[in-house]
Amino acid sequence: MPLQLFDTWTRSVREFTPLKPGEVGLYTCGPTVYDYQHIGNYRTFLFEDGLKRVLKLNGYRVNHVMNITDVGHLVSDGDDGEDKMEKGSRRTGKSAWDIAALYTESFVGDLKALGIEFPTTLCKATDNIPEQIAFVQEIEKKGYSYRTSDGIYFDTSKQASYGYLGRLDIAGLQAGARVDLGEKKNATDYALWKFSTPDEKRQMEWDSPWGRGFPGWHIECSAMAHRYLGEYFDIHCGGEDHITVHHPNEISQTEAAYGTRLANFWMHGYFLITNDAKMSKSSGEFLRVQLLLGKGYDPIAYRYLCLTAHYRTQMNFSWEALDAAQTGLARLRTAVHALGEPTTPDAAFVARLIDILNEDLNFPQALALMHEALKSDLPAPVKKATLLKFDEAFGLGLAIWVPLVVEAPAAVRAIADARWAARNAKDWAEADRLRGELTALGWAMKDGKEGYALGKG
RNA sequence: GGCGGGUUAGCAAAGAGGUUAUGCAGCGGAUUGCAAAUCCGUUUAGAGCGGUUCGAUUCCGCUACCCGCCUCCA
Repeated sequence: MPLQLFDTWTRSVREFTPLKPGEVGLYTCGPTVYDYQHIGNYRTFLFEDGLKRVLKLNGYRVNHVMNITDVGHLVSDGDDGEDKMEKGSRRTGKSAWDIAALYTESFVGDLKALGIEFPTTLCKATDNIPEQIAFVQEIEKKGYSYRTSDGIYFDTSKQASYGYLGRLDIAGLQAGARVDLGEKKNATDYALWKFSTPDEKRQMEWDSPWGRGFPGWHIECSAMAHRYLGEYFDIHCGGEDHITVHHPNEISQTEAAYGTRLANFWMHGYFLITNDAKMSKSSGEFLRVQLLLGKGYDPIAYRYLCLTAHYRTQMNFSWEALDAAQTGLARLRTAVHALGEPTTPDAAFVARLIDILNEDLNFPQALALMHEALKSDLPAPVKKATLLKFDEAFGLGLAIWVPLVVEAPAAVRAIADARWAARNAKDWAEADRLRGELTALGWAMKDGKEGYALGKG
């Protein structure tokens, strides 16, 4: 079955055909690096990674561009309020530039920990200021912008199709607007360029044809997508929250400047929910990858958990669910490792896998198929090769996983030896007592036929 | 208030108008001195009411509850 993907633009699953044969241009909205990312953010990045892997399984080369938003993302409603980077700077006492570097590094580390493949191009908004200025100039030339006292704005009333992606009810929005319009002409108008205020010295600001200032949030994506992928490319991804504002604005900018809707497919990952509320940095628990590590979880277990839910449904996070994922992953790893050397994958299973994944990335069902393959009576070398082939889509790192061997300290080994001797002498009371000692020290002793094995926990 | 999505067993979560989802947990068994690990087997479902149908958890309608977006957001 050919690859079918859900396109938010048409609100339907439709067949994917690349614009250029054999190659896919993919743009995914990256993080705003004013703080750490939480695991909800990573659910979207994991979805995008899964998409990439399925595209590759279908034989496409993927040219993947992801941005790092390190300027221009404002904290508050409308186009007022502080730049998140500047706010982060005040919070931590570090410069905006240092903060961007710090959280970018943390982000890259998390990607690695979660087994997320690196984008072909990871680009920063601050490295593309001239491109953004040029893009705004193009919009200005086409007559879609206007100037207020605090910046250059996009006039959305000049585009009949504005907001189509989000199926926005413009009249309703105007009527029920909660935001004070200020000098904006329409509630949906948004900033292309913001002026620095004379009374406040910004750390991040640039000269432009309109005066000193910084780019609006939406223009960076349009400008960088244009620079690296051209005027019209295959797939643009982001979180479900972008359906109504950020992505319609990206589209409106590109439509004004170049007459395209930027991408052929628009795909969105859905939120991770905790305690019946969405996860956010401003409220509730702030679950970082580091926190999972600190609690003894393997980040790949979180990846596994995300695979059990379809990307287009919201997923409930709980520690119980993560426990289940961690256990399931551990058993899968052990079982696959025990299969020995791989030969050639089973063609029928692989074909079924691709059929399932090609139906809008049905990873939960693909995971069920993996368990079916694991329980099948395929010869071990074929089974191993099949499961490793499956893992090209799952990204659980099964090919490189090996059991963790922990060398026990001499004192622990001494107790274990004593217990082994007592056991062989059928002195069960002493053997059980010594096992209790080992347990207290955090070691588990497993009896085998030839000897024992020691493990942590 | 406007728009959109959801409600599946203890937890998480899929497909399918009639035939086992799956994982984890639980239970029973094998194995073990007893365990652990492993293996085999297995119990719990589809918010409520009504409709269509030979047959609905699956399609349609209503009700209830939950969530998201409309405001920074993955």
